[in-house]
Amino acid sequence: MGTTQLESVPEPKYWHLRTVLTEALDSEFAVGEILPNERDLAARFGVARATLRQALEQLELEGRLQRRRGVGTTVAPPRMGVDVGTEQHTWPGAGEDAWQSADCTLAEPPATVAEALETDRAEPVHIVRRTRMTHGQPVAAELLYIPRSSVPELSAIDAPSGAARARAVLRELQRLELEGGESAVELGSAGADDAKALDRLPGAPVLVVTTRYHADGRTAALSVATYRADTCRLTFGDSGGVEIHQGPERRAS
Amino acid sequence: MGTTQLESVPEPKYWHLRTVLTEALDSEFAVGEILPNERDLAARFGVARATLRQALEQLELEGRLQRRRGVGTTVAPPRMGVDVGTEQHTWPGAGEDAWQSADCTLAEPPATVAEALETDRAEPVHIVRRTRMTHGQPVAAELLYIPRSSVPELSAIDAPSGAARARAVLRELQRLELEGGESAVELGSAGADDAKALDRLPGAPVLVVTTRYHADGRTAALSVATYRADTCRLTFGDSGGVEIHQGPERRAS
DNA sequence: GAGTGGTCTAGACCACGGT
DNA sequence: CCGTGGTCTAGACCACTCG
Repeated sequence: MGTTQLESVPEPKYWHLRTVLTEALDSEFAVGEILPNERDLAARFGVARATLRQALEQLELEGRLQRRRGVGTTVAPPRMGVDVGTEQHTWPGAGEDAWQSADCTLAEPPATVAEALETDRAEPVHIVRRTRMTHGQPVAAELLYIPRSSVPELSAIDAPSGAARARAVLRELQRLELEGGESAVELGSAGADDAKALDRLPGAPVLVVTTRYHADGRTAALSVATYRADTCRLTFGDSGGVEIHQGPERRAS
Repeated sequence: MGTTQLESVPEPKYWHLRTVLTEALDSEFAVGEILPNERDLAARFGVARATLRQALEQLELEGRLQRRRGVGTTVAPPRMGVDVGTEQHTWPGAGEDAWQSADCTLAEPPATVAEALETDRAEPVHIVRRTRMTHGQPVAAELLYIPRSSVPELSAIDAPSGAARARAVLRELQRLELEGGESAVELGSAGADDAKALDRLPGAPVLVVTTRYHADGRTAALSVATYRADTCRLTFGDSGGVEIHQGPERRAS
């Protein structure tokens, strides 16, 4: 097919830039390498910085670039596959993939959560906040909503709140032998709290995974986990996921 | 409003705007209602249009708004749950949720696809292009890669290409009684082709679902489906999905 | 043709990371 | 301190939809 001719319907500059940069990334840059700064790049391509930034935003959204204020723009490694489909991933693991419990409070859930939990909306629930680490990097921030009826054995005196309390609640929950239930994935943007936990700026794109856990036919807990969309590929099913959608393109001569 | 005070750590204007607009959407607007145009809104909030647009982009990413050139900005309905986890969704259904086969070609797959299919990369495969419609709207554009060895019975003369050929290939494939395999979800941006099929502009955010199908222990097909991230919530597991993550209620106009 | 959102420019200043 | 990316401005023009 034809290339390099004038277009009856010219594509936007930032889109063309994205294409050019994508090819450059595939062929001329190594993972971790830092790109020239935005002002130089813009000058080199003969566009305003805002236009250049529009192209960079695209590439960051696609997980090809990583930008950090005060540092620079670097070539991102391929997204890591993060298991989300099985129950094994739910509990504190070890080594390269684990949850770190951060906090636990007892409060009224948002209306939408109460509805999914099938509880009175005024009834307080345990809310566990934890972070999922993979290869030393935070990949997800989760809020676990647990009705008090799900963990009746919990001794209230153990720890009033904080990480110790969170671990106590999770220990009780784990005894229920939850069945992983339905889950859903949608695009969202990180709120201030999540952004801090994920080491991103507010508004950063995230994949929100909501999962309902069952035990004894009841809804025992609800998880709302926000995964970094730039660095994560969520995998469901047995394997570590299908290796698609990244890396060098075909060269059309 | 508008008479708030200085902040020790001032949040960006566009982020504050996003918050204000979110609350306004929750309380003062009904689904489908059109907002004032961007120039008016910017003036009303005392910011430049670019800043206002940054806030609108956030809200569109979150599925709260829908913007169409030449028309205006409207309040988006809650995202629709789209089943992606079971095999049932794979075949042409009927009524409100169905695939429309569009085309079929025989060509060399991209290197990454060939790898996942465990075929020689120079070996041509069937490539079926189809679109998933839900409630009359396009929600996904899919490329199905099928090695010729998976559908040996296909009579090459039936239809050389086009929609008829696509249906013939799918019919053969369906006879294999595929087992749904592993799948992965990641954020991407729509290419020119996908954008047209999804009725969006190039670069629109999409959720890319790659699924590997098995039959007789072999990889029989690979699907790369791009779902509109603004309108879709992908659901896995039995139910129609968990109803979370969308704000309060409506109001009559 | 009027009105909408989409693209683009050429500046400015700010917040942060490293020195 | 300097250099980086992040935010913001006030314009301009373009592409699209619709009456």
